Amino acid sequence: MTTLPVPDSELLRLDHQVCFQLHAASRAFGSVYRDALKDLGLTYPQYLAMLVLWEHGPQPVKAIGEQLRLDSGTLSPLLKRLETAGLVRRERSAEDERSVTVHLTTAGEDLRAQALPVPRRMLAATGLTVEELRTLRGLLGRVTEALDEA
Amino acid sequence: MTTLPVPDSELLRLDHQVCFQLHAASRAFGSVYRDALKDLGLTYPQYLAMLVLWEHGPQPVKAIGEQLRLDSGTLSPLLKRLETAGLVRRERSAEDERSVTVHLTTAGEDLRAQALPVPRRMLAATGLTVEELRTLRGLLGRVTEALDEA
DNA sequence: CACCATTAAGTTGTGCACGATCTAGTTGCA
DNA sequence: TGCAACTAGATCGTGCACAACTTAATGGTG
Repeated sequence: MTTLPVPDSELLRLDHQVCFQLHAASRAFGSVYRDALKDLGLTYPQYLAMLVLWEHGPQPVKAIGEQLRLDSGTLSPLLKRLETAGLVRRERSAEDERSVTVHLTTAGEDLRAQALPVPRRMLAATGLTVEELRTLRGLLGRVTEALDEA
Repeated sequence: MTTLPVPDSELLRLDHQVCFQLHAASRAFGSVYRDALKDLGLTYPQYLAMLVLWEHGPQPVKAIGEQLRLDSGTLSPLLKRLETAGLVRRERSAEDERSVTVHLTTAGEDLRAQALPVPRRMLAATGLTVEELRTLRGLLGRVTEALDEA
């Protein structure tokens, strides 16, 4: 396997483009999600939190944060808004008084039905094949892992 | 070419993972950039704006916004902070009084030297080969384009 | 020429992300 | 047992992103 020499200038530009493309793609997703979730009254990060609860049931703030890679500084106000919206209930854990367990309310559980068509809509909006999505997911996972080292 | 049937459940999960991985990767990049740009006193979006100015010289807010896909609601305060930091100067255009041209100050131009090593450092932090970066960039570009349609 | 639609930039309000700090509860161990 | 280290969550401050709106300048058309 031969490695063609890649000039510095191209490396540097390529780097900018990748970081920037990532930034841009993330915001583009946000924009389409905003539209898809408008009727549900959820933002994209709120939707992510609901997904975690729909999939894995009641759990402490800490566990949600680990799955979404978010800290309490972001999650506390977000969950508070979900609670105000009547989708979620927060309870101090009996075993460990430091911990707060987040439960879905009936309204929160019911919202799942409305959310079901969203993923397919988003999938279609990307315009990628399943194979390409797999590749993309793999590369993104590796990048995130590598960046988390630093 | 045969197409293996892909169950709905996998499609939906795959979709979540891609959107979420994108979100996570974007934040991971932000975190590493935060560290790399700390000494320059720039945030990542401010760095992007400076890159545009370093590369293409003085230009109106509108032009910067088109390159970064940002509107005046985001750029106005950002540029104001760059101006407060003494890196940038804003001048009403003489030909069109609606337009504001953004110039680099001497300090802003001088900062470029300090910023030069940043891209290589970021490139290394991704842990990807040049070939993979090209693939990633291509997929992200297509996704963004497709999402912008919707 | 006058008027109105358009455009550039700025402003405001909401929400996310994150570092830093605080409080209260828990655990370890000397 | 008592105290220090740690942990979960909340709070605060800063900055980004974006929708909605405002202001001022421009340009086209009747």
